[in-house]
Amino acid sequence: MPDNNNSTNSGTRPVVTRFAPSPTGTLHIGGARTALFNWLYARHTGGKFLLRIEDTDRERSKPEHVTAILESLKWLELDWDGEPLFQFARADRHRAVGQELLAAGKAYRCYLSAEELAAMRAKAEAEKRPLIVESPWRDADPATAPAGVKPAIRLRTARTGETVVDDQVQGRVVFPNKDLDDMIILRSDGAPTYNFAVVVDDHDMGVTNVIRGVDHLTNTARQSLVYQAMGWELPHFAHIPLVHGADGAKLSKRHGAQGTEEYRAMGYLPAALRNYLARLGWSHGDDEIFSTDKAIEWFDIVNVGKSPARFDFAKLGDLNGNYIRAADDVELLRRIKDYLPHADNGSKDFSAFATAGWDKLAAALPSLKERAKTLPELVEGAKYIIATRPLALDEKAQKLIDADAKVALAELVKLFDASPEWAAAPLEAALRVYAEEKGLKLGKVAQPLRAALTGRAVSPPVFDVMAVLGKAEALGRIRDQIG
RNA sequence: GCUCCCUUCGUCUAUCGGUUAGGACACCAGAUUUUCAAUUUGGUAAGACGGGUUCGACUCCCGUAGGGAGCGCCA
Repeated sequence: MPDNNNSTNSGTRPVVTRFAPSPTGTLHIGGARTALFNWLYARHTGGKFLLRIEDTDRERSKPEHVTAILESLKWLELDWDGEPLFQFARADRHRAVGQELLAAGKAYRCYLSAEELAAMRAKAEAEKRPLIVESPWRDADPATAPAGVKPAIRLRTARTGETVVDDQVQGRVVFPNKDLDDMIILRSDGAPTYNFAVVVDDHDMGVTNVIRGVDHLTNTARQSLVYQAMGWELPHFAHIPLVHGADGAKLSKRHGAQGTEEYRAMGYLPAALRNYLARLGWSHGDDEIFSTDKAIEWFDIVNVGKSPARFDFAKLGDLNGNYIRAADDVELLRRIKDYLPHADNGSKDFSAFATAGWDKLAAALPSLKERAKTLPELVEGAKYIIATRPLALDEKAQKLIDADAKVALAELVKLFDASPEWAAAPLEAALRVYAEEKGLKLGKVAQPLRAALTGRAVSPPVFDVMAVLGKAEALGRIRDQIG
């Protein structure tokens, strides 16, 4: 039986998970899900969720990416424990462990040149087989080492037998040792390699549960060998399936949004995105919409599946709509203000709403949020607030205001003006009376009114619109159309 | 090419040998309605294929097909 029941960490150590992004780009949405799973598991078990920045690639690692990744995690409200650890800063420790392995005879100096390796790689490729480096230096006399050549340090691992990865998601995965060559742990310039640094760091950080994408599964086999060589206790491994695009291929640029910050700019709520991401590869019965507290309560590795999931914007949109509708108005307004600066042309809208008065937008929210799946849709629906007189009517709105409509609007202005109270209910009552007297269907009068008030044929309920706009502005807009 | 992994409605998933195979999104139709939504009622829709094992297989095993991941002195 695969070690699948061990999800709550049988040992006495409290759970420590970590998310270890490489700052060579922003936070990938798949990475966000990995972070979420680690976070959920840590919070579920009452353990710790640590952050490690894997910046050992000095060429591609950029401080602005570190900032962006942290910013995205904060936006997603995935709080980590303690300070983020920067891997590059620990190079001395990595070298020390490498030297320890060397001294113990568990690693050796390999003088294979880049050219020799390239030749081996080319040969392997030509023969259509994977590259397995059999270093001649594994058992060579150190005295024969070429002078002036800086060696790389390779781990001396068994050539026979097998290495088993007991994975909480993937089950028991067996790798024949003959397929695992002696991995380099320290480069010729002394810099640690990824697979080595990760193990040293995970061990030193006390990580008990490594939850990462399946693309790391073969790395885990190699990393296990480092744990073995050092005599360190292995963490529990859980390799979660990857997130694919709508076409089933790995999420890439052609699928559109990859970066978490793009989802922010598209107007998704962090809580909705978290809910959506949680359901990709993990489930709790038939539960679809649940609070983060519930996710924490329910989350467990045993309920993570093995097959990859396709990203579905329609479902994310539906979920987001649910969160918008359920959102508290004050909170929602805060979200809109937070979102606007991240959107295209958002700054312009931001100042326009500020000029019109945020209270107007706040007042419009109840009628607006019923009809928006995303923040930009909501903002679009609120555009009538920041429209300036005389309104520019779109084509459909223009058609609605014909000769008959103008007559009706003129009469309505008088009625509305006479309304004892400027609120949705009395205004609606006034219009209903008018329509009945004239024998007109409600839509016949309401639509031209909508066109005059918002410049469009589609909007929130007209009486809500009038209430939000206020008497002077609303009547002014109607008068503008009477001509 | 080699190694490993995956395969239930279009999509995300439930099922852990015995169900009319359930839910959600999407889609279609009806109701509601001042527009659009929302809401609500109902509907279409799935165990890749072929062999076993078993009284019984979506569930277990093998094979085939399709898909994915990995194969660096990158992470």
